[in-house]
Amino acid sequence: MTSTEEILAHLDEAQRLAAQHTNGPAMIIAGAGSGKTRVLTYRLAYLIAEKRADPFQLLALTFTNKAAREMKNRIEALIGSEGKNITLGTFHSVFLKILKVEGHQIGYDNQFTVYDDDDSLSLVKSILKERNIDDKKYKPRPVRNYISGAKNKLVGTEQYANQYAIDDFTKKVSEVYTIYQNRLKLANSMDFDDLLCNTALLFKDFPTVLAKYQKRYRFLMIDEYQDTNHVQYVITKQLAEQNKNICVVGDDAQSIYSFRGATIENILNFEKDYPDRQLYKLEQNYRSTTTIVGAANNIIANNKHQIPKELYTKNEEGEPIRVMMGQNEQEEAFKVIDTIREVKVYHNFYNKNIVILYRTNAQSRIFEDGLRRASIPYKIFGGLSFYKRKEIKDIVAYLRLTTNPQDEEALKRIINYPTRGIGDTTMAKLITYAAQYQVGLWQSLRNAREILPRNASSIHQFVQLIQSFQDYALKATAAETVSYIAKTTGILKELHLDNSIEGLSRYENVQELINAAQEFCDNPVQEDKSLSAFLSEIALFTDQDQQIENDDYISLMTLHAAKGLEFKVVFLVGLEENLFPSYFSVQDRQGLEEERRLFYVGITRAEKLLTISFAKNRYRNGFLEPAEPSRFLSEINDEFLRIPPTVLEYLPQKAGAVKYTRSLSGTYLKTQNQEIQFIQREPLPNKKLIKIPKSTISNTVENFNETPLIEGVRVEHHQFGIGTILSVEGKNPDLRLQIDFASKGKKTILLKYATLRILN
DNA sequence: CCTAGGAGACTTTTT
DNA sequence: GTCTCCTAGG
Repeated sequence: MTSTEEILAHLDEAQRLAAQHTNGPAMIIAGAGSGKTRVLTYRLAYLIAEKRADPFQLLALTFTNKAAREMKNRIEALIGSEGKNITLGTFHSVFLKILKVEGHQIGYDNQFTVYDDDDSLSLVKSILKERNIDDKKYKPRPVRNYISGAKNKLVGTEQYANQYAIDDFTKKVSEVYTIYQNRLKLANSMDFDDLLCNTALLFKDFPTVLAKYQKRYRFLMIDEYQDTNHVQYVITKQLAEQNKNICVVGDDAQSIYSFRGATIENILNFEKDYPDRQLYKLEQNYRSTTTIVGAANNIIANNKHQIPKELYTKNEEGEPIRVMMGQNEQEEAFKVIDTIREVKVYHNFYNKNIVILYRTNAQSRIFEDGLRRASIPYKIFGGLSFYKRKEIKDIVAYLRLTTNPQDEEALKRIINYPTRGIGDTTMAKLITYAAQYQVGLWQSLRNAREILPRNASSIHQFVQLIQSFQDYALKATAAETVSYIAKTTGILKELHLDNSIEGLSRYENVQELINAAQEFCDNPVQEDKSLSAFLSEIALFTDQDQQIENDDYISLMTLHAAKGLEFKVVFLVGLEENLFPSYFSVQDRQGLEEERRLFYVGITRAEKLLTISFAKNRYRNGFLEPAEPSRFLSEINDEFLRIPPTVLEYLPQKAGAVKYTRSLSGTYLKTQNQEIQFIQREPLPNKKLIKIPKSTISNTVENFNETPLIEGVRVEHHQFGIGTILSVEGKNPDLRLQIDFASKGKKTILLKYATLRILN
């Protein structure tokens, strides 16, 4: 056990004051890179070391699993195994556990399952279909988002019908919302929003339950408070009511989740709820250079809606922020990758020190292709997560149905997988029956003999199969059950027989799921090793949970995914109007301010080097469109920027920035004292030796700057093979090439959709 | 019941 | 261009 002095020795003055706060409400405004997580963990350690609290009385809520895991590791490193007794997790996971215990109070069987996003969307779709609602006019996604928005504001179905159903759209939403909630209840399931709403309702309607948790959790700590939504606010207020020991930590400048219902008002209004709250500000940045911190301050100063503070640092000045421009997105990517090589040579950075950040996931592909061509290892964060893969969802659906046969989305997913002759027609009859007699789908399966005398045997077999799984699960651990189900259903075998690369990877994924269950069961902390407990554990896993491994690769991720991370070298790409700031956000001040905070988050990820890039033209929805440099560029003071002359022509207002030029063999840099440095460029690998997998080529014309597309040039097309250009017609967006392919003959190809490699 | 092929959407961010 | 959903035909 670490002593109090040792704990506090690692903190600066402002951090120490915050960490030593014990009783009463407190708000810690922690600027980017100011050691927020450190203060949080040290405060928890301090409370324990000073015997102010028993670890069991501490509840720390985070926004992501990753943040929770990190805090858990740090606290255990600090105070040892006692740290395990702190309740530390995401809002969703902590309240899921509480609902598993208390759910019966509000009418849920404790074997309830959790609908993920796909399930909830699929449920909305089936409701629209059943009610004959035109899904062109009332698209499932917006309808679902409206429902989710209502839930996040704790607006129930009745209140929604009375107060919010004011036009055609909201009236339909109201209709679907009511059915949606009924169906969730009937399926003994909760969606993500319910995990929070039902907790709030539980606490509101059952004061004794609330009192129990108020008594248990005497100290409350909430991370990323700026990202909490209304329900989360209500729950924390309920829990803190008795002891008022609520400590929230956040940075209003980094609030980037309002689209999901997060409201910055929670942080701005904290003092209204707790007038005697202590305010601590952490303003010293330990992460970035003076240049980067300065630019970040420039940016955020343009926002009106914020708590006054000024980030400062005692770090070195560092290099100016580099601004780069590409003629189009391909060239932008090319230049970024070129600069990556240069940076690695000149500054001795590893790949793992480098991140490419973009606004939308769609922007990742072009960098992915470029990095692959350049043979630089990379990893994309935020793609299809493990638990969203088809083969995993299939197995998980069996697991869910086994613990909760009422789970209709799980049932629909696998009733005919593997194929057992129960098709759409059969299902339609079963659904009609279920609706007619107000029973669940599972009950109608059990009554199959009276509904479909001819088809009953296959349905009966399915029911028996699931029942056999239930019997098995009663006596076995989660790991054994997962393995048993994967084998008995034949899914494992089917994937094993598939010899394609994808088949192999699917097989491995299922094996990985079995491993995950084994790990879950082997964890000594885990007392409940049942299938149901395992399902609760994995229900809230997301792609954000990918561990950053020790391998040396470049990271690619969205700006949102980058929150809380730091990298020595950051590339912020696609700085164009209508892309960043996003087209959807520039309409109103609030939206724009959130985009600006996103930019602020991006800038403050960088420790040493920051590069910002944009393209003059970009493909949008299949069309090449001219792009305008982002307004955010002009919000950074010139003194922090270094811009090449060619780019300056496009940014005349940035004439005060440092200029730099490039030559073919390297880059000339003007340093602060006006010396010229020459940086030798790393020799480029021979591109022709790099094999590009067919499926991964996108519409890229390699070397397009060096070799013009003219008659006689030899090119390679990913489908048609090698050919020679016969003629070129039309102008850029609609440039047409007539090509004579060796194997397929003459073809006319639209360049913007083509995938060509110039062969020379 | 399954598959190939066409139509249409797609691009803001996710616990 | 790519992905997903839907349809028609096997």
